[in-house]
Amino acid sequence: MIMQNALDHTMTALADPTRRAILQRLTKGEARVTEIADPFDMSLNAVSKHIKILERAKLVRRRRAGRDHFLSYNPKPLDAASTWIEKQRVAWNVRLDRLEQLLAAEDEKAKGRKS
Amino acid sequence: MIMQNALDHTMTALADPTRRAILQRLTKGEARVTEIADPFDMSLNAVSKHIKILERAKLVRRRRAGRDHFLSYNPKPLDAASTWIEKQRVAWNVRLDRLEQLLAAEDEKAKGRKS
DNA sequence: ATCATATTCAACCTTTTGGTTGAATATTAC
DNA sequence: GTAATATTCAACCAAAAGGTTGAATATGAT
Repeated sequence: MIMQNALDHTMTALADPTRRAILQRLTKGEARVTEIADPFDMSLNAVSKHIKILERAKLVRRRRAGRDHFLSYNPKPLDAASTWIEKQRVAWNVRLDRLEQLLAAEDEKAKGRKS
Repeated sequence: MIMQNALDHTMTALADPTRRAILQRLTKGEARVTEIADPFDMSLNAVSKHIKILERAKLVRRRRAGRDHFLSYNPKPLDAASTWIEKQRVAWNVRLDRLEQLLAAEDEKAKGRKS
């Protein structure tokens, strides 16, 4: 079975510029599918598909009101994405620190040999 | 012409768990292609392709030393990814703040009517 | 009831992704 | 030199992404 985890879905959703633009639009509040599709130079159907990918990632929620579907933004999944990236940064900095320590230690040894 | 921007490449690279694992490995320091491929249950060629996608995103750099290719981690492109996410958060909070203000103003009006 | 609007579903197409295997290339070891 | 090692390149394949068009569905307006 092919298992897709939440982070995969989130990152995949964020990888496309149209979807990022849709998200950005939704930070300003709810909007219907047609409203969201309007600024884009592609079919309504194409946008509808992008929305589905955003929903799969749970970045977007849908509230039906008659024939209108109101989409809203859910920032929650961004936490995991942000956390992952920050962890990378920390891991990298830990490594740089260790390298610095090592170099400092080498310097000390060199000094010892000199005196 | 299909234009892919840096953020697209970064997010696409991060969307796959194998590639995220490779990056994580590289925070601990340089490694050869074979070393990187070793823990994964897939062909060396498959890993080689993943590395190419990481290189396209400039998250990984390559240093050739004879027949060995040493890969190293470049955290720089993560900045843009992180910044994008943070901007979303800010935009969202701005909106929440405005909603709160609005509700507070409504309360004031209600009070006014009462007294 | 009819017509228009909002949206999805289905079928199709092309490109990209993620994987495979087998051959080519370059370097190192003997 | 010959053999082993490290890596890519090329061809192939299946599945997913990103788009299209046309039909179906559901709701709202007249």
